[in-house]
Amino acid sequence: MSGKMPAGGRRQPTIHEVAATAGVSIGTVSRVASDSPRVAPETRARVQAAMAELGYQPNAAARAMRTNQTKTIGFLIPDMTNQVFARVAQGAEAVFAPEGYMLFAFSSNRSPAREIEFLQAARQRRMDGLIVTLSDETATGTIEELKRMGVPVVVLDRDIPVEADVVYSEHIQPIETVVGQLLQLGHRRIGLITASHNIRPGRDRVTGFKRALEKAGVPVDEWLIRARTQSAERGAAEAHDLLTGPNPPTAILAAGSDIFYGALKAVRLLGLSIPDDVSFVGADDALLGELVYPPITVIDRDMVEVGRQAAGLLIERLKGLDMPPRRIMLGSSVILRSSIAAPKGMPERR
Amino acid sequence: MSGKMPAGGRRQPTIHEVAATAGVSIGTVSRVASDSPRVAPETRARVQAAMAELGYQPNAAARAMRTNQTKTIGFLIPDMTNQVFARVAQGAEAVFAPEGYMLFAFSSNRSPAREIEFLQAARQRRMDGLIVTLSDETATGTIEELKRMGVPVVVLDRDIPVEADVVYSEHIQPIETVVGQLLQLGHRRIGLITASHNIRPGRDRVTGFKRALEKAGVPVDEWLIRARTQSAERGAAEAHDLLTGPNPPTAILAAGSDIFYGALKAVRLLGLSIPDDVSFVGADDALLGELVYPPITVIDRDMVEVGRQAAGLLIERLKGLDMPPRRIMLGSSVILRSSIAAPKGMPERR
DNA sequence: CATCACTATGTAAACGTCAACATGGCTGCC
DNA sequence: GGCAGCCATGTTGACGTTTACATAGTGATG
Repeated sequence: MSGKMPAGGRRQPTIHEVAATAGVSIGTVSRVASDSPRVAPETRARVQAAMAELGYQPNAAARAMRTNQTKTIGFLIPDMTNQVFARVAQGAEAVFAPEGYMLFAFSSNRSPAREIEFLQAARQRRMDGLIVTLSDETATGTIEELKRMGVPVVVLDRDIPVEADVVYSEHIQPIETVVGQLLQLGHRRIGLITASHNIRPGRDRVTGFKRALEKAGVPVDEWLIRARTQSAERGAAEAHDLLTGPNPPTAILAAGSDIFYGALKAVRLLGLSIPDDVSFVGADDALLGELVYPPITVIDRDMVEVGRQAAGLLIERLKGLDMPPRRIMLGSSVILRSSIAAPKGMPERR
Repeated sequence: MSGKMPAGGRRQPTIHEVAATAGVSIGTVSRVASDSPRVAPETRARVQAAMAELGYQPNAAARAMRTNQTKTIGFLIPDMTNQVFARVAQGAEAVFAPEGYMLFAFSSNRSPAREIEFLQAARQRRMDGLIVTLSDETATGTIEELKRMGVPVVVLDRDIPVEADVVYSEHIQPIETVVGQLLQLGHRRIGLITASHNIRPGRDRVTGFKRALEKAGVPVDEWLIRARTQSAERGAAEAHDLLTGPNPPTAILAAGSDIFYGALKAVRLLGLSIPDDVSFVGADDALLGELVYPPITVIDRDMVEVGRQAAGLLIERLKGLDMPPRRIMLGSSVILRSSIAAPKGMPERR
C-alpha cells in the first residue's frame, strides 16, 4: 500500500495504442469498439485482447465531437435531499440506463440563478436532453435559456411558455377530496400551507382548496391560505402562525413534503394533540405519515412513475420522432389515517 | 406557442460563427472566451456582443480534448433516495460549484455491477476526480476498476486497498455510548441491526456493540446481532424476528437510516409500545426521530460536512498537490430522547 | 484465366477548441 | 529617421474519434 497515488494522473490509452498493440489500424479498432460487423472474428478477438490488456475506454469527448451525441441527460431538480425529487431521478435513471444514457442530476436549491447556470453547463456539455423541474415559472431568464437549448426538454409539473413535453401530477382533485372529508367532519376553518403561486402545484392546490369550500358553501378566508416558499422552516412558521392566531383553524393541510415536516414539528412544539386539538394532513411522504403516532393522512403520489414517464417521453424524442408536444397527467391518492377527526366539541356528523 | 419544438435539434453556434459575426479570427474569440488579457477592449466588446447575439456556449467536449480537463466530478453513492447520501452530495456540491466543477451523481442501488459501469462511464468521460461510496468492500472488480481511473479518488467511510484520501465517520464510539446507556438502565438483551460486515460501518458498529457489552461483563449473544443488507425491508424483517423470538431483546438499535424506518415500522406493526415494551434507538435521521411519538434517541452525524470535507480533499488533489493519502475522521453524536427507558418490570437503577 | 463482386482493412479528413507561433503595425528612443 | 521591441491579432496543428473512401486480397464465374 505504498507508492504513488493511483491518482497520479496516468494518461488513458488511446485508440492508437490499442491499434499498435493489436497490430491493426485505428479504423479497425474503432470498428471493434462500436460493434461494427465488418471485422474478421480473429482480428476482433486480437483487438479486444489489446483493449483489455491496456484497459482501454474510448474518450467520450472525442466521440462526442464526431457523433454529436454525449449519451448524457441533464436532470434539474430543486433539491436533491428531498425524497420526492430523488425518487423521480431514480425512476428516470431506471429507464435511461438500459438505453446507454447517463443521468446528470443537479440541485438548484430553488435558485433561478443556479438553474440558469445549470442550463448553460448543460448546453456547454451538449447534453442530449433535459428533464427539468423549475423552481419559479415566472423567472424569465430560465425560460430564455431553456429556449436556447436546442435539444428535447421534458418539463415536470410546471406551466411554462416553452414547447416541451410535460408530465403533470394531479393536485386539484386530491386536495378537493381531503378538504371535502374535513368539511364533512365538521371543520369550518381549515389552514392550507403549500408552495408558492409561482409554480403549478401551489396554484392548483389553492384552486382545489377553494373549490371544495365553495362547493360546501363555506366562505374562503384568505388568512388561512399560506402559499409561499416550500421549506420546512416556512412550514413550521406558517403552522405556528395559523395555530396561535386569533381565530385558528381546526385542521391543517401541509401540502408539500418539507412543509409537512415543518408544520408537524410546529404542532408538536405547541404541544397540540393530533387529532384532538387539530386535524392534520400531510403530503408526499407516506412513510413518515405511517411511522409517526398517530399515523397521518397524506396525499401521496408515485414519483418514481413520474420519472419513468418523463424518461419515456424524452427517449422517444431522442429517437428522432417528430410530433407535437405531449402532456401526461399522473394521479395522486389520499391515504386516510387517524390524524383527522371531528373538530373539538363537535360530534362527528352523520 | 406553435411551430417546431425548441428541441428541433438546432445546432449550437461555434467559435467560427462568433468570429465571423464579430469580424475577427477564432483565436481572438478563444482569447475572449477564456479571459485572456491580450485583447483590445474594443475588440473584446465586439466579440462579447457576438457571443450574446448568437447565444454561444463553448463546446465542452472540444475544450476537454484540448485541455485534458472536463471540470466534472463523479460522485458514486449507494442510493440517492437516501437522505444520508443526498446530503453528502449537497455538501460536496457546495464546495465544487464555486470552483467551476460540476458534480455527476450516480446511484448504484448497492449493486457492484452498476458501480463498475459507473466507473467505466466516468473513465470514458475523463472526469477529473471521483468521490465514491462503495456498497461492498470485497467486490474485487470495483477495486480493479478504481485502480485504473488515473484521477484522484476520495473514498467515503470504506476500507479498501486503494491509495486514496478517505473521509471516515466515527461509528464505534457512539454505539458504545448508547449501548452503555442501555446497559446502565438495566438492559441485558439488546438487539443490533446494522449494515453488512462487508462495509466498514457495519463492522465498526458491531465492534462498538461488543466492546460495550464486554466492558460491562455482559455475554455477547450472536443471535442478537443482525449485520446484513441495509434496507427498510431487511430492517423490518430483522426487528420482527428479534422481537418475536423465544428470548427477545428489551432494546433495539437500528443503526442505519433505512433500517431505522423498517425496524420502527415492525415495532408499530407488532403493537409494541416504545419505551414500555421495548427501548428503541435509531440512526442517521434525526428529523424522523424528532417527529415521531415518543421522540426517538438517534445516533446522528453531519453528512453535509462529510461532503464538504471530501470535496476539499479532492480539490487539493486537483490543484496538483502531491502528498501521501490523507484520512479525515468525523464525529457522530448521540441525541438522547425518551425512546429509551429501563426494561419492563425493572426500576431504573441509581 | 481475366474480370467481377465482395470483404477486410487501411487512410485521411473533420468535429470545435486552445495555444504556440507568425505577422504586421506602431511607439519610442537614440 | 531607422530600428528594436511590443502588442493585438491571425494562422495552424494538434487532441481522439468516426466514417467515407481507397485498396488489396479472395473466390466465383463465364
